[in-house]
Amino acid sequence: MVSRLTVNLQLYGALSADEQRAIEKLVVSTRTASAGEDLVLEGDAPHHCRVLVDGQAFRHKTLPDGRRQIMSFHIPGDICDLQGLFLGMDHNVTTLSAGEIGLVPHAKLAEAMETYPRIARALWRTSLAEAAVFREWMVGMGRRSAYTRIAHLFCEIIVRMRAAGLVHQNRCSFPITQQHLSDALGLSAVHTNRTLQALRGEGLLSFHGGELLISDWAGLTAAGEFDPGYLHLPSQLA
Amino acid sequence: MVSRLTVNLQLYGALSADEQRAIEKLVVSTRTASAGEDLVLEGDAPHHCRVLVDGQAFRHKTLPDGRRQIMSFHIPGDICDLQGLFLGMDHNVTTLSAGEIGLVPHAKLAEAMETYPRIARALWRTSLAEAAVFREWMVGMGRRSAYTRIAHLFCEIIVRMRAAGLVHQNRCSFPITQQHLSDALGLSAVHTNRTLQALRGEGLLSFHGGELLISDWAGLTAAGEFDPGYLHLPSQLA
DNA sequence: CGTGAACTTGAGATTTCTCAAGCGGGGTGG
DNA sequence: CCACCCCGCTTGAGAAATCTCAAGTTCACG
Repeated sequence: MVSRLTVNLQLYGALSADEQRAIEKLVVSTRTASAGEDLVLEGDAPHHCRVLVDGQAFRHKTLPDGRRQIMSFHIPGDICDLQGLFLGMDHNVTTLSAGEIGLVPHAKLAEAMETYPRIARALWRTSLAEAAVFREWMVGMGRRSAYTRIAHLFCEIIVRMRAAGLVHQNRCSFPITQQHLSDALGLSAVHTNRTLQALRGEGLLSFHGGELLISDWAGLTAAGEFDPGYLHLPSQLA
Repeated sequence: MVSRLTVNLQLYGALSADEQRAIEKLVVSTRTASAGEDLVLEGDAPHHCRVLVDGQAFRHKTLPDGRRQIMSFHIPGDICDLQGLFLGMDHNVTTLSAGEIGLVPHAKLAEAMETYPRIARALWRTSLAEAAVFREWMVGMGRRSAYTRIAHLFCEIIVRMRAAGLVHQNRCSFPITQQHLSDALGLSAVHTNRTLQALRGEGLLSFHGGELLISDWAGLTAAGEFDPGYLHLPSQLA
């Protein structure tokens, strides 16, 4: 049985059986986390990485006046603080749902990377792919309307969730509130709400109680000006 | 004599004399580039990395309707397409000024990383630090006012330029137009212009003909809510 | 001296925000 | 089992930030 972490890393290049086994041995322990639990805080300098074995999480910063910006959402199989391997944490990581967190000691990770350079490469690749997503979000926040931005984010979520095998019949569980959505997109909750109604009104999607359902994929990608290239997924998944 | 590239990589951890020598040998050739020249285009899958030996550049994407988002500015010593080592390019890189571009074949880079793991680590670190800057820009575009955002960007530029030894008397050359500034910050050129006037009016800075002069650093960092932690520079430089 | 790019200004339009209040459903204590 | 409560969602309405269009200015350069 292959863990989600291995599957995730293989999105960025095939790994040998040995390498896969090495990855499976990285997680030395797991623990459950409740929804809304802070996994890592700004300023931390952790000694291990956290893998989302199950559940979702997000990364965010808070401004002095309490306004929040969410930088990314994480899904099962993601390492949510790989940055901590080389740099201190400059943002927080919080769970969206209850889930299971795997711990990978930095020492073990370093050892695996040394023994299997392709593991290092796969990890580096994930961090580059992540940076590509950051850039795409910048495009959205800088240059796209609220309507397009929301549609784009839902497209991204569905594609990533599908690549992780978590979409069934154009439906997936994504337990975020409209407030999370707003904080990720740089919008007010009120405006997000109204724009979401427009998207629903167009018959493109529905989004209730943390369940996302895409009813018109072609329409949604058009509304979101969505081109999945920036996700750098294998072509059959994009 | 140590190149800017080496100096830049050493910002993220000291390197031995051997390692420094290896880095110096990476650049197999250099060429001059004119201002506004495209170095890399979206869709490219380059076989070498480009080092800015001299001159500045920026990374950007253009939307179907022609609107542009700038994702980052690069200064001498930066590798501007390190992503190309592992993933295709999903954005363009264009020079801001005439300058000199060093070419580093991916094969040589891979060899150096294999021989000197700390070189690989330093490079990875630069890409993580770069991602941290992306995140900070997201905070700005999502949650900060035009005024704060512009001030913040100028703070960032000065700190990075200072770390590269390119600031003298609170003054540095940064050959961008107000249009570049707008495209980096997600603002219209008109609004950028008026907001810049406010910043000038406060006596915080002046910015003319590609010359940036900070006249009130304390005031500017306050206006920009600037905290340099996210740049992950050695403490004496931040 | 002409030209073009960058910068500046004015004014009205639009998007998005803020404040404020009401609604609804699921969970909990009585 | 029911009432209450809280959180998330929704609505209304006025305010603020920012955008667009359009024209004018400045200055470096040929």
